[in-house]
Amino acid sequence: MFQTSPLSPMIAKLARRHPLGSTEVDALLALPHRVARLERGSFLVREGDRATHCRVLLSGFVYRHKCTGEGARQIVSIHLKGDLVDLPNVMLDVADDSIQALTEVSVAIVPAEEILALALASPNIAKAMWADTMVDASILREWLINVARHDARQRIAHLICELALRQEAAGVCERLEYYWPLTQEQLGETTGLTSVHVNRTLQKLRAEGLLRTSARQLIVSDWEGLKVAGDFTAGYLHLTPATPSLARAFESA
Amino acid sequence: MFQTSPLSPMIAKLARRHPLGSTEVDALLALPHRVARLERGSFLVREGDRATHCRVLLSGFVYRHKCTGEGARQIVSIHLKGDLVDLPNVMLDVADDSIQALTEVSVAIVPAEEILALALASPNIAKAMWADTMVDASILREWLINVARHDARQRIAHLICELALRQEAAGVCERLEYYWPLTQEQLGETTGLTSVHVNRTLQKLRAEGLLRTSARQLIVSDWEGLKVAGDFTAGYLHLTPATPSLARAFESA
DNA sequence: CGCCCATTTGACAGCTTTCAAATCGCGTGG
DNA sequence: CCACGCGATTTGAAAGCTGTCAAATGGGCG
Repeated sequence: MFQTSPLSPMIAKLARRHPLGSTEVDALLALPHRVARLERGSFLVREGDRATHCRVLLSGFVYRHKCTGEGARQIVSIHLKGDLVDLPNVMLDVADDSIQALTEVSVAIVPAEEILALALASPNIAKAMWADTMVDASILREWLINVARHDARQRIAHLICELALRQEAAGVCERLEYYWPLTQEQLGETTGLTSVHVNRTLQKLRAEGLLRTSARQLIVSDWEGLKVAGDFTAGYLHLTPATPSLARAFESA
Repeated sequence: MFQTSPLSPMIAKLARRHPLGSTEVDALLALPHRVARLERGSFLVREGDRATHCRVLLSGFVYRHKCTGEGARQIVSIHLKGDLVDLPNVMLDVADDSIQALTEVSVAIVPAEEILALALASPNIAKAMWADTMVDASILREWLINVARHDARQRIAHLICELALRQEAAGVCERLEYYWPLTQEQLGETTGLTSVHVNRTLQKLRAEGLLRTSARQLIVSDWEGLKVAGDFTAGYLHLTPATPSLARAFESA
């Protein structure tokens, strides 16, 4: 039953942040929601929208972005399976930035009041969700450093390492061979570079034998080398082994 | 009584995020804490520390920072009066980055369990604190854009506008003339620039008549001009008029 | 087969960094 | 009251990474 709800990826993710009891898992499973499918490029949220709903990402990728006054676009986060995409908006009532589908996605849409009431009523759920938003903040700080202090090669290698581990943790794929959701243009919008420069830098990384790309698939040929190239250390992701706490969730369920 | 506790700045700040009732204000006032004074440069937290305490900033400035593998330092946030400086660390058990005093500061030190228990037990306090951490995340996203998409002049002007409004909101000073806590070196570490380039850029801003500096004091000569120069829009700060919700807090107290 | 979007390439300009070295400001001690 | 010392600010010249602007090439889908 836990396995079959569309919300299970979210519950699994939360349980990894803080152990949840059976009543809490049941309460999460009981959240009213409807599932929707959106095609690549669709807006889930536009900057300034009031947060009336919270979307749980069930499959695919979405990204948050914001534009400067001159129209330059910056991607500020990438979300994958299980993420409570607009929880931050719910906490602030309005959206600071737009959220758009990077690939075809399916989402569960939950009314904001429902998720907010549940989050505030149960200390364990609050802790799990809150911690989850704090991990997102930690990732954001790392992105800031990446953009501010790394050169193009480091920035790109760093992001590739991060997405490898996050996709692995979300149970979407293997670490060394995974679906790469970004065009080179979008990779530039994420790392603060031009698509032209992204292209040249990717060529270098390929020439160095660190990775290969085919279609939207990315293959890491040399994980250790890529980590070094990206000055990457995984601590900021606060990854927790999937099994133990999940087991706990099942135990108590 | 509300006014006289060292924790009042924090309570005022939280009440601006979400209305608090008298029992909640009392619970916050009852938090066990001791006040400490730290001199400029002291470490409040070091990367990797376990979060056993949460510090409430009572006066002065602190900043979070992290270093790359090559030793380049990046400041990822600046905190001022009333901020629950290491709430994010408490939520994740360990600190991702170091926190250091930018000026002489005084802080109230609260045991982590105490503040966590209170935050999770009271829905209104949870909402207020959670929203507050989400505003910090919003600021972080704006900093990312600032560093990734703005040139040196825009980055610096943007930060100056932000600190003006945040200090005004914290009730520390006037918007157009305020204490500037950063050296040019640190301003560079915040905006992803070299101190040399920061210096040259500040000279340009001064020559344009947008601002003046004397000692650690910053005077904005042309607020509108500075906003334009910094491509600055205040929305992301989620500032709320101080009076209404504070009044509410007093009413119910 | 053709269209459209994404990737690739080239040459050149420009913002920022680098590396010193000089100057300034200010608190301290004589 | 003035000299000293140290950190912060300022200045110069040269190198480098990244951006800009087109234009060509490639690949997938109808």
